[in-house]
Amino acid sequence: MKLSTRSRYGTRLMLDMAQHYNQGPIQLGDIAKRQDVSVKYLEQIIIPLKKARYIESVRGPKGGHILTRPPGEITLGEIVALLEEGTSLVECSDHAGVCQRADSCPTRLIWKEASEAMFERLQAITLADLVNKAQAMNSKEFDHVF
Amino acid sequence: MKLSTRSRYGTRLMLDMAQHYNQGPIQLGDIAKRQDVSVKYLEQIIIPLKKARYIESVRGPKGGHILTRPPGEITLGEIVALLEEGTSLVECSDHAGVCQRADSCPTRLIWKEASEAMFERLQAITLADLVNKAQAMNSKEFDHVF
DNA sequence: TTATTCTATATTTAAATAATATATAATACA
DNA sequence: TGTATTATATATTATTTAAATATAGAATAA
Repeated sequence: MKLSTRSRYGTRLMLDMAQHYNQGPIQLGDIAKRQDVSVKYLEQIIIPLKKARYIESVRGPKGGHILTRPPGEITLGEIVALLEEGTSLVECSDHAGVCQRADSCPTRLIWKEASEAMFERLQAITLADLVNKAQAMNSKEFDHVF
Repeated sequence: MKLSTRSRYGTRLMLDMAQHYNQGPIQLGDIAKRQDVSVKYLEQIIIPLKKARYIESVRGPKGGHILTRPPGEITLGEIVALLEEGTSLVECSDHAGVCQRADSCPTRLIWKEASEAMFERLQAITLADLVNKAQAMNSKEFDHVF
């Protein structure tokens, strides 16, 4: 029931881009440095985000990636659902066919409820919220040091 | 972010035992047949449930397993937390040490919130609720056929 | 004493994750 | 026009975890 690194890194990728929104194309090399993840891995993770049109890209020198929507209009629920390829905790939530018991199985309903509870919470948080949170955490750290 | 079969089967094991509560020791062989899971696998899955004292067992012929508490006093949240070895979606929720960024990482807080939302929901459901739900689903099916 | 059931540990298999490597395509800029 | 730079596409490898089975042993009812 752990989140994949794909989701974790992908979310940080999106957060990083939100933190540099409206600063032109952001390069994976820079994100990789800031987030301490290999460029190669980010190249893979960004694919679904591009396919889903969260990101558009420019090749060549000075190229990079750009968010197609403002951070306030992208929720973590969307991002995680995309990177985890759905919101279900079990196969049978989406595809009853995989299990003969599906029709009479009460646990199936529970797993669905549980994941709904989780994603409702994630839907309520935007990238802009995260950017603000990150700022708050950093200034707090700053205060603490001096 | 999928639930392990360990959790799924373990939950069904507990549900099965709840459905036969107060009927003496229940044998894994019978549960295995009803739930269509190998005895060998159930033997493994039941270990943490015994360790956590949800179940007590009797060896030998006519032996089996017994719930130590009534189904109405056991929540799905407890069971899943036990079988998944915790409630966190990411390592760093519990052990900040695994990541240097932990102190300044806003996503870390989000993953914690998300899993809390999920487990709050699961805490609200008892095995007794599931037993009732199963009965309702079966009688509904029955109605449908005739 | 024997069949039955649980217990303990080890092993195997399979699948999914995580990460890297190689080759190609587009483009800014000199 | 050429070159360095960055994205794209595909393939491959490595690692880990999950899932399942196998073997041997201990307790106990009959």
